[in-house]
Amino acid sequence: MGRKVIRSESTTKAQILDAAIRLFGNRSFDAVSIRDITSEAKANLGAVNYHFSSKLNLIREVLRTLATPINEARLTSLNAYETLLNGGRPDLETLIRILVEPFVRLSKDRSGPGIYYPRLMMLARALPGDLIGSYLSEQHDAMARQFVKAIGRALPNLDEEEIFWRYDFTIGSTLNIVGDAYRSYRLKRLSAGQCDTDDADRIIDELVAFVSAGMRGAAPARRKKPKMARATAAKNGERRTATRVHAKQAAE
Amino acid sequence: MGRKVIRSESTTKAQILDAAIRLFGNRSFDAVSIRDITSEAKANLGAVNYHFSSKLNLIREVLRTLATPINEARLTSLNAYETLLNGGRPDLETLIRILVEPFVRLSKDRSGPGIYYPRLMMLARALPGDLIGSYLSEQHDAMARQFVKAIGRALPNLDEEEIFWRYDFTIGSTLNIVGDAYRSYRLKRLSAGQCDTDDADRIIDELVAFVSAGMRGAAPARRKKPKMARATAAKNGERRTATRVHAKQAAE
DNA sequence: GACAAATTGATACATACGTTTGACTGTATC
DNA sequence: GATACAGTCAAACGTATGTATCAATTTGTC
Repeated sequence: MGRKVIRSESTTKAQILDAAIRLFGNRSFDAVSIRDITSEAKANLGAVNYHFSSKLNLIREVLRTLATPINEARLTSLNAYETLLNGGRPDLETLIRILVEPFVRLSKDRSGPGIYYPRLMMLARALPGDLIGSYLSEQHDAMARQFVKAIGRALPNLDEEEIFWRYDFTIGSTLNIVGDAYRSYRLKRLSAGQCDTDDADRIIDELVAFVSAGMRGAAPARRKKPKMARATAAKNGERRTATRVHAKQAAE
Repeated sequence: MGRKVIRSESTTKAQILDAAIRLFGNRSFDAVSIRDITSEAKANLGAVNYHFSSKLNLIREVLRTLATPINEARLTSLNAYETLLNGGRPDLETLIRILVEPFVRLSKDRSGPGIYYPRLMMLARALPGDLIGSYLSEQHDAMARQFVKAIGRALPNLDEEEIFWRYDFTIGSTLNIVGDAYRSYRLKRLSAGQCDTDDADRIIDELVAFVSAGMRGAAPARRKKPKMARATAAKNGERRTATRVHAKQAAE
């Protein structure tokens, strides 16, 4: 390793990643073959395995490529806001906006690869096995916990568990609305065109209004838990040898 | 067709459907082969194509089998509540509970096939192409519109568009939390065990509190839409010949 | 019990897949 | 200009897939 190798970071690798994002985002992981990708990227069939070692690894790289900037944007904004506050109580609407805006905006920007992120995210969530990888989970969890803490400071009357529930609801709402447009237009159809699901600003405003109000709602009365006997758990003895995306749930 | 054929509705067909629900729910559509299904169902390989004509059709049948009772339960409850009201203004919390409860409860009932529904639903949403089929979309849309109408009666100050947005957020929150548990336990991990995502009653209570409060929130201020020029739309010339689940987006 | 239809069963087919291999090419380093 | 090596390329391997075929068997009807 005499000197740092430049060699333009092997443009083939970048082209493959680009093509993979585009194709995976338009179809799904299983529906896109390595041949599709290398053909779209004008690369050789072997290139994927050479640069990424396997398809599963390519998928992880794709997810990482898209998820990291969003989470970083969220954290950067949150940190900036908190230093600005200088210990004061944060404004809930502002927090929600910071949480929600990067995702929505990136996913509506047709000039970048962000449009593909919602579907990939939904796929990664829907498919079994640890597709995302622990690194991304930890990255997201750290970000999430910081937001939960901040929201807790904005709503001192809610205990932390409550906020965790509502954080999850927030992510669910966001993912659902953002994954809707650009192809399916479920909500637009349902509402007979009333809801313009392409308008990023509108989506953000609606999300902020709904989620903030939801967060401020009174916590539900807690019931006693009857805590019934645990049902016999696992009864799934399924194996998979194929090289499908899902095969690896090993120890779950 | 001289007389009605009984023949116990060909138990093989039912066994295949059962096995398919279980296997698809534990893995995903592409990761489960017809051979996996017929083997699990103790049926012959040809049986799937005989009874369901194709794998894609089997998938649609699976989704229909699980979705229909939930939507019907929702509508039955809603109708019962509305006749009970006899024209009076409905209670928002009650409406949300009616909307949310059947799904949550079914998906937590380990004795039935409902546990598999969330993942299948998420998969069907994440995958491209009209996987669900127009019949199911229409069934769901009719149900949704009736709820939107009812919620509009409970919140006369919100216009319908607003309610449509928030209905979508509600579904997103529900789907996200219900698809979480039974395997991944994302929220339980994130909250360090604070949130018990197996407790159906708790989930329902949290959802009702959050969503009701969100629904009651003030509508966001509407901005002027700059309405910029439409970006050149389609640039996707991708074909698929394989028999993967997704292949058919024909005219999009 | 005979007939026809419905269902099951074993096998074959064609193909698409992820990955591997090994030769080849360009380029940086000395 | 020789050496080393990162990258590219074409071809092949082994396997898993959905579906089709057609004979065997079961079932319902008369």
